[in-house]
Amino acid sequence: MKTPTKSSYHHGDLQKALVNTARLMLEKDGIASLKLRAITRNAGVSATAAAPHFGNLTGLLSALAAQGFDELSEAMSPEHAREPRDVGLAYVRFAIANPGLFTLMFRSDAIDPDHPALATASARAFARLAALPASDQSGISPEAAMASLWAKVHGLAVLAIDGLLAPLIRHSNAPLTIDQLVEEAFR
Amino acid sequence: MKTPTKSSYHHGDLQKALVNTARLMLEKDGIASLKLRAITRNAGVSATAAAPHFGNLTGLLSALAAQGFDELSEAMSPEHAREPRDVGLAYVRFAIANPGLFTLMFRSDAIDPDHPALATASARAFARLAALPASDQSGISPEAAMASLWAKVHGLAVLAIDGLLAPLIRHSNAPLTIDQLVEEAFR
DNA sequence: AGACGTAAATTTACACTGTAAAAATAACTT
DNA sequence: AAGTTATTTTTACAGTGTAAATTTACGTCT
Repeated sequence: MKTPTKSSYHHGDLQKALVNTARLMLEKDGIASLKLRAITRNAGVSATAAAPHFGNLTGLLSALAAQGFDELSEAMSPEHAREPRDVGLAYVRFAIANPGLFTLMFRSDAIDPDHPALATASARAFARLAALPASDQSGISPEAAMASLWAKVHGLAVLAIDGLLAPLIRHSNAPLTIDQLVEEAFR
Repeated sequence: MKTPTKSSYHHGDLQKALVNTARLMLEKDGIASLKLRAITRNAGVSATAAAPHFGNLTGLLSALAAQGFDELSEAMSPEHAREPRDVGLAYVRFAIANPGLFTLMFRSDAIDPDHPALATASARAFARLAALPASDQSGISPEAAMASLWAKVHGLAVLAIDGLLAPLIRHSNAPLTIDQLVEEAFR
């Protein structure tokens, strides 16, 4: 048995070390820089050192994406986000604060949605969204209201990351922020 | 000078042939299958035959993305989409009908946003969105109204492509379609 | 304590990838 | 018809992911 608090691998805790270096590379140089050889090189280990832990590159990136969903769930948790509005704000703010990671979390050709840790982590995050009380203004179903909210918030996140919202905000006569756009979705 | 209507290359019209095969591969096997060597192989030419036309793989994919934006503009044009609602429907329907292409159009690490053809094509499509009359229900600025609409429609498109909307629609008691979700955004 | 079994990491090897440079081919122009 | 240019191929090289065999170090057990 290995002590859970302390490291017990040859390297220290290569599992976490690889995910951490991958994350640093991700936010620094973008998703395209996430090559397995580059990650292991930056972590100071051989090219195939990740295989016993993650299988292949997809496994490593899935673990990183799972960590992203965990942090997103945390940011959207009832402690940090009381009102529905706060959940939306947390969603978009997380995306803008971690553009590379957020993008990776939805890049289904780079990760494996069936990866155990990722599947449970994403399910938990989505469940938090589904728990949003449907502000049934019109006579639409709760599912429709929830899908609409999610779509709007997700769209704002994605467009903001791609830099496509900035020109609109800039050319607006009235002062405009992304937070305002999010709040508007919850009215 | 080469005649514009007829082909005048060695191969026929390699430029278009390469984009066409790339598009077929894209919708058949996904973005991950868009390797330069595989594309040229499927087109029946040597591995480096694309270089004189597109420079590198990014150039080829940018040309393909530009074609996508052209078709999207066409689908959203005043002839095909009269009311604002129709523009949103055209947007989402195009995305769902061409999931690979639509995804590529917004994958900024695989294409070059400054690529001439792509830049003009995307600008034209976005201009069509910007021309949407702001249905100023509340006292929000036209830019805010436009950004909100775009975000919601784009979010629906992206989530639908990723298969994340299907479970919601399935578990809805009241019958629910993506079209309905789009229409709801325009009210 | 010392030997064993096992997990972790490295070395080696191979089939791919993108693309630069040089050579060859076909087309157009004059 | 000859020469110039544009298009395509051949060749070459650095880099990628990962499977297989080997080495290394750890934990365990008598």
